[in-house]
Amino acid sequence: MPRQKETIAITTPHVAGAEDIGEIRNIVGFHIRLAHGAVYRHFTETFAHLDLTQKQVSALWLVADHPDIAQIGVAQRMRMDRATTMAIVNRLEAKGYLVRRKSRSDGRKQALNLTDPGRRALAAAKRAIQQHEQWLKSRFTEQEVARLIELLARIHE
Amino acid sequence: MPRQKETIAITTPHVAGAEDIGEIRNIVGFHIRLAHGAVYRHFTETFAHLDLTQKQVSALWLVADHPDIAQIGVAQRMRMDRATTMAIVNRLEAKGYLVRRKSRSDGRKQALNLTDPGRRALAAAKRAIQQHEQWLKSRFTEQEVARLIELLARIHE
DNA sequence: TATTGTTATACTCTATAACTATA
DNA sequence: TATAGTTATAGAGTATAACAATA
Repeated sequence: MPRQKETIAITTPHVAGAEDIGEIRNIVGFHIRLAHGAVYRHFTETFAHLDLTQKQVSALWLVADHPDIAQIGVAQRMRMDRATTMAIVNRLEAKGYLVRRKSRSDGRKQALNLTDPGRRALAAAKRAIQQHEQWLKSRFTEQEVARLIELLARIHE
Repeated sequence: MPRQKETIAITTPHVAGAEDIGEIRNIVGFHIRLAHGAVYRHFTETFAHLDLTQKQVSALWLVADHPDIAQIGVAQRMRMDRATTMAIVNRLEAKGYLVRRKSRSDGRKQALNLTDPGRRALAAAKRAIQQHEQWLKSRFTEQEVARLIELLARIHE
């Protein structure tokens, strides 16, 4: 795990091993990981016939909703860094689903836009997502769905 | 202005619902991915001083709670396949945190157990998780935490 | 035959660092 | 100086396929 940068002092105010934080089932993060994994797997199955990943669909969708968006704009909305965004946009460009061109207003930026194949791919993806969301939402009432989204948004916003 | 985000008419599999599924912000899966990403990043920061990932900590914890557990047992509890589990157990074994030995009851299985360094690493990890969970829970009441866990569990169970 | 572990392989995501061009 | 894009590099997770040993 190549990371760095953390300034939290690890001087624990209590004796090491003196307490137990309980079972792993009570850890919120554990459930988020499991839920994400379940969603990821079902998404992958639903999208087996299409050649798109979750991230690629999200990026495609964002470009469709925001013509001429820059990569940095996609990155911010998807909470990714520039390099990760680059890799995803590269794959979408290689598939012929979007095009880059220099922004006229800011020479540093690339304006992203969908191609016609990209629009068709997104339309197909949205139909698959509809199925996928139905599988996901089938275990909740509408109120519960709204509640879940609201709670999750508090984590990532 | 080349396009709008709503005018894509496609042959939909059903009759009445031939409409756009709306904005990406209304997709539950999108919020789960974003929330998971935020949790993942904070976890990674909190664990920068330790040499452990989310998955590695979960596996370590499960082995601690279930001595002599087989890899397939870890796989099932973490919803992973055998090959993925193998990779994670390999990394933990390489760190010297757990040992494999043949199961006496079933020769096909490997019995997994923590080493003393593994137990110390898990104790340190649990302290870090306590910090991490506090960051995560800080935006919720206790009731909301319980509600969130209950909703998430319905997805992965 | 089925299960468990194992190895090999490949792709995606994530992140950091360093570089270029532009603001 | 700061921002946006780019390239290179690396580690981790995910998945499939094939194989050996065991049940």
